[in-house]
This record gives sequence, C-alpha cells and structure tokens, in this order.
Amino acid sequence: MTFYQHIINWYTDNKRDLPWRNTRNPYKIWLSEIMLQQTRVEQGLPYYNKFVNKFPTVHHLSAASEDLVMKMWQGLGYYSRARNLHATAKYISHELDGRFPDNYKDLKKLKGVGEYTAAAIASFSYDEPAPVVDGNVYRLLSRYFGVDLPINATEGIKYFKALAEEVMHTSDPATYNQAVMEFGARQCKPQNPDCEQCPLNSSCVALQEKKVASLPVKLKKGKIKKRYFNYLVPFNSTEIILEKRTGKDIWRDLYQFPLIETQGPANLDQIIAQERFRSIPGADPSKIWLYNQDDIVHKLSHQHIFTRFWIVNLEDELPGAVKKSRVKDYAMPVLLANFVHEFEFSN
DNA sequence: AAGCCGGGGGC
DNA sequence: GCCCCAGGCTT
Repeated sequence: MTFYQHIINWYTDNKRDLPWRNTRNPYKIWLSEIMLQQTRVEQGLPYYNKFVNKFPTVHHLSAASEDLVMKMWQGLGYYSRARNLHATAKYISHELDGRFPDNYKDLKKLKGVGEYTAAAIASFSYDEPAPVVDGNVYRLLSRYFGVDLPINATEGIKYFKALAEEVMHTSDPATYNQAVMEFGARQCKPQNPDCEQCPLNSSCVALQEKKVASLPVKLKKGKIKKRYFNYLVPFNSTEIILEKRTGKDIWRDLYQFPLIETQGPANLDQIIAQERFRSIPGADPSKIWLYNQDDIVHKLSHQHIFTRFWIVNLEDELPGAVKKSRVKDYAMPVLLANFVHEFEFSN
C-alpha cells in the first residue's frame, strides 16, 4: 500500500465525528477553518456550534455588528481572525451575492485566508486537489520522510509543500486532506506517539533512526516580554467606565477599563499622579484602592502581563459610561472577563 | 525573514 | 517552565 492508502484506511477506522465534516457548505467549512487556525479542535468546537446557530448563513454573519462578533469570539484568541471573518462575510454577502469563491486561487484572496485555509476550503467544498499543510502535516511528513529542515523557515516551508503535493495524489483530495490532519493530530501526535501500533511504522524514517522525538525541527522564537498593566476600575452606583482598545497592540477592538501601563510594578502614588486617573470626573485620591494583593499574571504565548486592578469609587454621574449590568455584553480579554466575573461590582 | 497576535492543555 | 495547536498578517 502507498502512504496515502495507509492514511486513508487509518482515517476510516479512527475519524472523529466533527460537524464540519458532515457538510460541503463552503460557509461552514470556511467558518470552521478560520476558528481552528492555531486552535485545538476541542477549544474551537463550542465556538463553531455557537456561531452556526447564531449565524446560519454568511448573510446573517454579515448583518451582525462587529461588537457582537467580537463578543462571540471572546476567549478564542487571535482576535484579528474575528475582524477578518466579519469583513469577509460582508464582502461575500454584498459583493458576491453570498456565493463563495470556488477555487484555491480566489479563496486565497479573501482576508484571513492563507495557503492552508484556501486549500482546506477548496478541497473540502469543491474537491480541488490542493494539499493542506498545517502543523499536523509538517510533523507527519518530517517524521515519515526523516526531514530535518525547520518547518518555520522559508526553505522548509517550500520543501514540505512540494512533498505534500507529491504524496497526496489521489482521486479524493477532500478525504485525504481530512485524513492526513487527523492522522497527524491523533496518531503521529507531538508527544509520546504510539509508534508500535502505527500503520506506517515499518517505513517511517524517524522511527528507524530514533528521531521521532526530535522531529519536526522548529526554530525558536524570541523571549517573552514582561508588561505591567494597571487597570483603573472607575464606577459609581450604576455605571462604569469602559473603553475600546485601538492601535496595533494586543486585544485590538476589545473593551477594557482605563489602562495605565508602567515600566515596572506601580504603587498608589504613581497611579494617582497619572493624568489618566486625574481626568476621571470626580476621581478622589482617597477613594482608590488596590484590589489584588498579588499581581495577576496573565500569560500569553509571547508576553506575560503583570496586572493590578485599582478600584476607583465614584459618586458623580459618569457621562458616556456604561451600565454596570451591561459590562458582560462587551467583548473583553479573558484577563478582564475573569476579573468582572469575580468582582461582580458587588460593592 | 522575522516579529506579532491569545488562550488552553500536556508533560 | 516549555511546547504545541486544522496560520496569517505586518514590517
């Protein structure tokens, strides 16, 4: 049997029943693929179901407000995906009358759709023989063929794409693409794969050469940055101040409390001296207190955020503020959603 | 080519 | 702590 025949046989016996595998609807395929970028199936699945229920077609998604889309995306991360998702939904609904592009080349032109996602949609919805090369496929190919080129450098990316093209030749690209990814995710998994019961074990180069644990090769990324966030939490009996994040930093378009970022841990005197504090109507330096005794450390893949919440009690009306009861309707980073859930503005 | 963009889970 | 995840965009 050939490489792909082994893979497809394994898949027939081991495939998970996932909702986007029971459809060829390009809208649902596209939605699932955007959500699953750099995201585990188990994490993305509930979001997929929620979106499909709320937005059964691309027109429904197109008609939604961006704030609602962001809110429904809350917790999934990489929020530019949600912005691009919404922009692309509007484009397809308004400019293409709801019809998705039906080939790899045109799909790849959509915002948020790169080589992997274009290949996935083209094959799953239209049977176009475009190989998917995601993290699972990199791992499987690098091990099976014993290739130690880094999978995140130009040469390796090019090499593995060509290899994927060679290996996929089959009359059923949709099934094959599903199968290689499932095989990589569950059989040829990153840690402690069970090679003894792998259908490819007699011909896997990495297994013969004892390199399974060292493949694939990946270049290391930079150091993790430390940042110090001081959130002012200004509220009166009914209202609270929220702002929308702008700029190119993390969490763009999500909501937050007024933020003072400092170079290191900040104390009360530093905070009350800040213009951002003093500009709050009715802010009283004697009515501010530190909510968390220890820093809350929010860990992202590329930065650690040391967080202090400064509670600012107010008595005056707050023009432009939001109702405290509505805070949970706003899309917020998990760091803040956790705080809101815990604090509940009980006092 | 390298850096940036989240959050969760495994070990 | 470090690595990975159905990657893509920006610089």
